[in-house]
Parts: sequence; C-alpha cells; structure tokens
Amino acid sequence: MPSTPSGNRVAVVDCNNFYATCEQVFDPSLRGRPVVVLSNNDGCVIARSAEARALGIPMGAPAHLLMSLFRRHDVVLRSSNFALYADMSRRVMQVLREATPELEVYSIDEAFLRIPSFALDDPARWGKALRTRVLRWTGIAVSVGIASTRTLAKIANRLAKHASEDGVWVLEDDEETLRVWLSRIRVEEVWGIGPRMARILHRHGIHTAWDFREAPADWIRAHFSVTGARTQMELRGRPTTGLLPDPPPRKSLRSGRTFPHPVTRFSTLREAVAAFAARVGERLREESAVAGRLGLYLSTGPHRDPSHRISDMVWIRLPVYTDATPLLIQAAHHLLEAMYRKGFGYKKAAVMTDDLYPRDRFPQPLFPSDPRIARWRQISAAMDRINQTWGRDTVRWAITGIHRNWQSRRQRLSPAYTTRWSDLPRASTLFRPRGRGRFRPRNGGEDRALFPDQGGAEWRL
DNA sequence: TCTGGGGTCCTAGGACCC
DNA sequence: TCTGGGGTCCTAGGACCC
Repeated sequence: MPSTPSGNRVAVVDCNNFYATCEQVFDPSLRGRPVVVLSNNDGCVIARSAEARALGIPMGAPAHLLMSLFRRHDVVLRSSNFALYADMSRRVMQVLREATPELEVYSIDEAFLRIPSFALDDPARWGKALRTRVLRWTGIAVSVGIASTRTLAKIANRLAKHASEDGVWVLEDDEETLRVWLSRIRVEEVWGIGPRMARILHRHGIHTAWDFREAPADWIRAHFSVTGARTQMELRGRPTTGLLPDPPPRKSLRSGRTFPHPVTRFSTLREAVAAFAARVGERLREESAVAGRLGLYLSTGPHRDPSHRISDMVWIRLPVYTDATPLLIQAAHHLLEAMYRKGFGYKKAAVMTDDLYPRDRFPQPLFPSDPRIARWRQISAAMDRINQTWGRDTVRWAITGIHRNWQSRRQRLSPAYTTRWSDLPRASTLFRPRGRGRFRPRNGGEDRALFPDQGGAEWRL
C-alpha cells in the first residue's frame, strides 16, 4: 500500500491491558490465564487481561458482583500495584524515547511520538519495529496508531487494537479513507467526547465520528465550546496542539482515599487527613514546588437518605507558599475541624493543593514568615531522605496514625518485583520473551544484578 | 456489601478598578 | 448619586481524560 509522506505524523503508543500485562510479565504462571486487576479496597475492575476480557468481564464493574464468575473461570485477582506499574511504565517510555526525537508521555501506559523524518516514507514499518522492540525489552505488548493529528492517531490506535493483525495502524487523512473508517467509530469513542456530549450529539442525529466531523462547525462551537471545535478540527486532519516533550509544571496535587468502612470518629479522620497532607507534602518536595492553597474534601458517599449525605470541598489560602508538611497538616486539620459533623459516616477524604509554584521562584511574602516554617522544611526534607533510602514510611509523623485502620484493603497484592530488594524475582522465574530478550537496565544501577546480561542484538529502526 | 485515584482545561460570574 | 463602557483577576464547578 503506497503511503503519502507527510511532514506531520503523530503516533500514539498504548500498552495493551497494561496493569494486567505487568502482572503477567512477572508471574509466568499467569500467562494465558484470565487476570483481573482491582481498584483500591479491591473494589472494582480496573484492568483485564485479554483472556478476562474474552469472558465478558466489564471494566469498572464492582468485584463482589462478579465473584461467582471469577470462581467459575478460575480468574486470577490482583490488587493494584502502582509501584510496579509505574516502574514498568518508565522502562517502556525509555525504549520509546530512544526511537523518536520528540516524545510526550501522556499517561502511565500511553505516549505521543513524533515520527522521525527518515521513517515518514513507511511509518507502518517503523511502527512494527518499535512494537517489536518494546515487547522484547520490556515484555509489554503495545498498539501503535499513526495519523496526522492526535485525535486521529487515537482512532488509529483503536483500529490497531481491534482491526489489525500486527498491532499497528496508519490512518491516512484523505477524505475517502477517513469516511470509511470514521463511519465505523461511534462518536463517544472519540477522544474528548464524553457521556454528556455524546447524549446531546445523539439527540441531534450525530452518531459516528464521521457525523461529528461533518457537522456544521459553528453549531459544534456553540454547543461544545472551543474544546469541541478543536476535536472537530483534529478529525479534519488539522492539528490543534503540538507535542509537549517537557512535562509542564504541575498545577495541582491531591492525595485521598475511599475508606474500607465508613469513618465516624473524629480522631480517625484526623489521622487519615494528616496522612494525606503528609503525602501531598512529599509530592510537592519531589516536584520542587510550593503550594499557595490547600483544600479538604469530605464525602459520605451515596446515601439513601439525602439528609445524611455530605460531599463538601473547602479551600483555604496558606499563610505562605510552602511544602512544609507540618504546615500542610495544620491547615488540613483546621479545615477538618470546621467541616466535621458528628454522626456522619465518612467514606472518602482527600487533601489537595493548588496554586503551585516552582520552589525557587515563588511569590515572596510581604513580611518575614514564621521562623518555625524553615525548620519544618528541613525536618520534612530529612524525613524524605530517610524514606528514599529505607523505603516509604520508614519514618512518619506520629499524627498520621500507627494502626491506620482507615487504610485500604489490598489483599491480593503482587510483590514489588522491581522496586523492593526483598521482592526481586529469582532468575529462574524471570520472564524471557521469545527466549532471548532481556530487560534493559534503567540506569546501569540497581537492576544490573537483576538483569546482568544486557547484551543482545543491536536494534535499528 | 458495593462501585479508585489523580489530573487538566474551559466557562460563567462575581468583585473590583478606571 | 447616577450613568456607561471596558477591563482584569479570581473562583467554583462542569466536563473530560487515563
């Protein structure tokens, strides 16, 4: 099939069934079996292996409703193990980074890539080579969608998953090709069109991606603002944004949980909220950022009686831009005292910060700030260093609780294969894709012991 | 007995200013 | 005290994403 070389080609590379695949890579006994990864509290299905998908297990379904199905088909259940997935993600992205001059990491399992100019003549071949390389070096199968805009590339990626033999799809953007393929994509499957937009569109007889592309532009703009207009432009082959190779600075940070049981006691809530605030502090310092506002969210979850239902969110301005954990905890507790209502069973809580600035150039306060804050910063940073060396929560603030019975159930957790020494798999159990592949060491450092042989064929794309 | 966690962007509307 | 035009900044909340 001849392809038209084009100066503007974007690929989206997306890991297939990412969490489930990560579990299978490190536990060979899971390969070929239906594997389901569960959300926090082992609550609902957030990932399925191909085998589990084939059983008709729906995404997002509450796990307890599916227990008999799980038993009948001997489905393997796993609690989500984000330390493992994040580490595997980093490895995949590293392989991608070596294959393109421009890469935007879009999510834990997905990235946008600019196709290198030498590959523009035959992007499909390049895509296949890339896919092979990722599979051999990480054990993760990916799908590659290639087109002239991100939105079209996302559609190409769907086609790669569902209509292609080799996991790669190049979607040309001539009128005829687009008419054929966009007519087969339901409008709610288009990136950027959610349930609300879809409802309105269906009411107006717009059911497919092609219908949406062909709808009057001013009507789209009037009903769905610039967001909808941009999506339409992209479906017409006109890019509306470039890639963002350097991740832009974060604008907000949050930490929170759904509790395994409703929490009524103030003291328990106080512990949990302190722990979330402490986690936000850690993240701020990791990102070298300071926050100007802090918010607290409390919710009882859905309740039969609306008078027993709470879903509150309150923000306060911090006295200074800060990343000092004690100050964040104080602020969160201040909000909690104002918001807490006796007699309610709280199911969720979260601490969030926004108005973030880089630490080295944040707005200076008019008056010198409390000298204790500098001290708190030092203590927080010292605790970070200890925890980085010896593992998360080696030292922590006493107020964040000892027993922590508000914490999630994670009864089916896989080992931290790649990030905890004691959980390293033995060489004999290691996954060896195609018999010859090896994992690449991420930095020539700690996993050299795990993957001593980093040789293998030279790869050229 | 339930149904995760963490983000971004856009718009409307109020407060405030000249 | 009233009038109007024109602007900025901030925040809440909705919608969407993975």
